[in-house]
Amino acid sequence: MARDTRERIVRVARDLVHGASMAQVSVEEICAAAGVHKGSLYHFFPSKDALGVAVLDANWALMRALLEEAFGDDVPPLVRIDRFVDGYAGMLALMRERMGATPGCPLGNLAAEVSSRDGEMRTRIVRIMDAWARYFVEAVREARGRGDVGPAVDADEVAVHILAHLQGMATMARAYDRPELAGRARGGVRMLLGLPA
Amino acid sequence: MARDTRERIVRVARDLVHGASMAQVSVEEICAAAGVHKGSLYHFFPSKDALGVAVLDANWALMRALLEEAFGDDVPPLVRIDRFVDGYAGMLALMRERMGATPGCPLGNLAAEVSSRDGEMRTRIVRIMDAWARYFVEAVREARGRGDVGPAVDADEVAVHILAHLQGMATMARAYDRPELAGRARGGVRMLLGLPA
DNA sequence: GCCCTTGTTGACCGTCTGGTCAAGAGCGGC
DNA sequence: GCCGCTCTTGACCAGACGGTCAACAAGGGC
Repeated sequence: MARDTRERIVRVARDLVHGASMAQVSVEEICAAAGVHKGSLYHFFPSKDALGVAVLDANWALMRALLEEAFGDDVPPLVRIDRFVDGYAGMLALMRERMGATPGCPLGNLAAEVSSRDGEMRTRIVRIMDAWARYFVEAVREARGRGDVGPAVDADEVAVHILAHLQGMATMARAYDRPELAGRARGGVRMLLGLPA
Repeated sequence: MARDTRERIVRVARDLVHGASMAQVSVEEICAAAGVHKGSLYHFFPSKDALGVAVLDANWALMRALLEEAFGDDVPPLVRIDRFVDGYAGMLALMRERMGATPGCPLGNLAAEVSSRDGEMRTRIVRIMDAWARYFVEAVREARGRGDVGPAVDADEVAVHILAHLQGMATMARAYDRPELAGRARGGVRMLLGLPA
């Protein structure tokens, strides 16, 4: 029951936080949902912030799983990007059904909420964003090498734009409570790559 | 001293909230910064949420001022959009100097924070986003009429993409604490319009 | 069978929070 | 000079919150 408890806490916390925010979800709420007492949570985590870091890591693990799934096979680079956008939008739609509201980007939400306070969280988020962008950088570079995108495309620059675009669309999806908005990011990403919609 | 107090409270609250979030800023903090006692604040606002609505409106007023300034004159539509992006990025940079940290989009932040809870705030945010997008829709339509952008450009669709892009870049700027990222949105917006960077 | 480590319990605490309220200023109209 | 309205004061409250703690399982190693 040891590691199982810890993982259950993080998983439950991740879901609750993704549906709302770190501040809106209380420690007791998380404990109740995980079927655990508060002291038990504090046995594994020294503070709520530390749990927040674990939640962030869990979100990154989830995102990385989506990325690996989309970028794994040997399909053309632009198809990989499209597949990821679809997976990303699919995740939002799934969460919407599970929780009754469109949640927004799990990483972007935390970034927006927490990056005003300093601390470990912020530097960690920056590193995560960098790692996330790297997937796009490599795909775009490869696409340029194949002539799928114009030779003037700056992979590093475009990667940041794609990332921002995804997060922005997720924020809009959350505000409008319309998860399909995230799916429309596909067209935006193509435009950012200099391709016709 | 009547209306002056109310306005001072809202202005101070807007600044503090823009620098952090609604949840992170306490009512007492706002009162102290405004030089006002709590009872006085609650004389004007029935609840913190109501103050939050006023803050949202103040943010929209600020954004609308930026929009009017950029979209006012008789310059070509694409120049108007560029000017707005510059003004938007300039605002972030200015706030960064005033508060020591890059704040993110004042509207997008609130949207991300509050839209999980329902209530008046959410519907109001949606209306604001719509009104904001309308500026872009009209400019893009005009640009298409003049042949500045391709005839296949869907103004409504592109407007949403532009909006999302701005918010996403602002979120990234906040996370990285690098306000100049918002300025780079200019290139992204051009790409979204199907133009060379 | 004992011990020691890891995990669990549930009562407890201080603090901060949003919010209230009765009493009092200040001030314009009459 | 009095009234009545708007605004201000500052003490106050109940509840929620993050966090603590001493005591108590559980179970594997020796």
